[in-house]
Amino acid sequence: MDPGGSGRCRRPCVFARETRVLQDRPVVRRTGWTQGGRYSNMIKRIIHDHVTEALDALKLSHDKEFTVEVPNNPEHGDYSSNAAMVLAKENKTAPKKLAEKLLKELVKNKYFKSVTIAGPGFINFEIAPALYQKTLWDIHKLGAEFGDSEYGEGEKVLLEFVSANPTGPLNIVSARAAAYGDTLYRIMKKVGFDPAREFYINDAGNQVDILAESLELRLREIHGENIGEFPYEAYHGEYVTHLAHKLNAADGARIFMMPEKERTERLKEFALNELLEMQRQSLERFDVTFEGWVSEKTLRGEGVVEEVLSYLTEADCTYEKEDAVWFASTKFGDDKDRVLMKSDGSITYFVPDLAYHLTKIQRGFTKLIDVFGPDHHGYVPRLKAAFRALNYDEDMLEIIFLQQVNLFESGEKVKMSKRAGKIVTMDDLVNVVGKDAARYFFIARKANAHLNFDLELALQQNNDNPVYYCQYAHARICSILKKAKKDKVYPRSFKKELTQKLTRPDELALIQKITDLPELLEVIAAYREPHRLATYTEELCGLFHRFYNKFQVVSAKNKELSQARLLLIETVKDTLAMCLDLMGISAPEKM
RNA sequence: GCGCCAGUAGCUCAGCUGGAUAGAGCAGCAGCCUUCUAAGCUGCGGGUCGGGGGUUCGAGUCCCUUCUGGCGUGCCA
Repeated sequence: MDPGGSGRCRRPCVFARETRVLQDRPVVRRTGWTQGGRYSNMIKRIIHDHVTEALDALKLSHDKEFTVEVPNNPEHGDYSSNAAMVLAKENKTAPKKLAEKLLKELVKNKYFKSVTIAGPGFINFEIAPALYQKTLWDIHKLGAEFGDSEYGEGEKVLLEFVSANPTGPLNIVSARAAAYGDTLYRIMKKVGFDPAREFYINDAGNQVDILAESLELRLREIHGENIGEFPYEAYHGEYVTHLAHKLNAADGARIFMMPEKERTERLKEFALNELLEMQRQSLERFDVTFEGWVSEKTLRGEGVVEEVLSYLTEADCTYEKEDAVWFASTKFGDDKDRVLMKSDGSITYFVPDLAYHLTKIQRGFTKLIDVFGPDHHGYVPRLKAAFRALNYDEDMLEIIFLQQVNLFESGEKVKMSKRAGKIVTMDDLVNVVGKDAARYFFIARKANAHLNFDLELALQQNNDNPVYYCQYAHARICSILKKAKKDKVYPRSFKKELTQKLTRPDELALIQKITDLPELLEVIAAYREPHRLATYTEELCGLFHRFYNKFQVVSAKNKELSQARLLLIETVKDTLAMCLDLMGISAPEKM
């Protein structure tokens, strides 16, 4: 093969060749704001709007942006704004003086129980129940659209995750990747990105050859042949023997009469189809599906490998050494140069994978997110280097590393080896703890933290899993609603005036918590941190369980209050169901 | 050696991207079911945020350094 040859243009170009300008794009766009420059948090938005109105009424300028935040210290009110401090300069007024002017306007508002000035010019707001009540009603009206946003501006994002070798059952790290990637996908979609999930099938490398050899040995074993000691390099897992039996049932001894090349192809094809189907089913049981499954083998057949090689050569960053073709990736920030074509003329994993990434760009994706296992971080610099060499914006490529999962049994770390067939599979895990608990367990931890998983704990004390805490809250609410309907307390439709009955701190705290969700979802999408949804869900449930223990909802004596609380808990239930759904976890009506 | 990630309560982990008094769940102790699900709630105990410097009005969060653990550093994928 001649990567620098002139054959490049004989076939149609797979990739666009226009030069891309490297651009400085912010890694994270501003969160918490919708496109119109308004807060996605409804209460913050109202406060922000009122401050703006006050500024206008006082004919004060407000070119610079000011914020509304929830102060950490509750003594500083429910919400706090830095408007006076930010706008002091452009109005040529001292911050405190400006704050005092604003204060006079703001105290007129029925939504604020108190407005005070603190510190260097913070304006602190204590919120009147009326604002919480109005907000609850607005959320109720939004229904399933609550939390929807245009934050992502329809950006096409490709999420690649799992992408395991199709040489065996999926392991625990794949399960973690599946839970992480799928949840991130769901949340990004909710906040206005245009994401797609993709699984890259490494069905063309060395590992597949070894798989075929392993299968052939097991097949010969079935036919009574003495195969001697099973090679160390081969796949030792029991599933290979199962596959051999299945293949034997289909082909019998016929396969041994095929020419060697044909037989190898048959073995490969059979094993890959079976194992890929097995992986697909494991993922489906985990409620994870993919918009795309891209085969390395297919990709190679499309000529993209040669094309990528020629581009790199054209960019003058390849050379030959020791009969191999190298990529001078050190020119672009890598530690060492990388082999593209081995001395035996075959291609390294890197080339088709790079080609695959370029097809993503070709298909119109502007953000390529790869979720990798911990053992791949050395691989990133060469991918980034290739992007730079080919003049693509390397910031389009974003790699997220999931740290490893350590399994513990009886306090001892379980050592796993795919080669040796010692492996706890994704299916094992789902069988033991169930889909919901497993997904929750993986989602609830941030990506780049190691994860210790005690199998016995999961097996014996699975009620300790916080997922039940959340699902239980949902089931409890369903139970109350059922009782309300049975007692004929549940109204045909809720009336807005009912919300005025909600004045207790526990009730208002629930409303406030619900209003946090839309902004949180944007933050999660922006920072790729789905674990924060798990934390949020637990907090929401905690508030509900406390409320539940304190107050009776259904009461024939006070029907209006009952109905107001029914509206509240139904909104909690819908919010909860939404959170659980975003995590791919079921929301049971009873437990 | 170099690079990446992590180190927060006995254990597993959060900590809103620099804010005021560091949180939750398990585990331990003490309470709460004739009322909508006790897989729940309430209270108590538990911490030199690995160590040391620095930046800042302010650091678990940022910078430097050091220790410990994991991973990477193949013409494997």
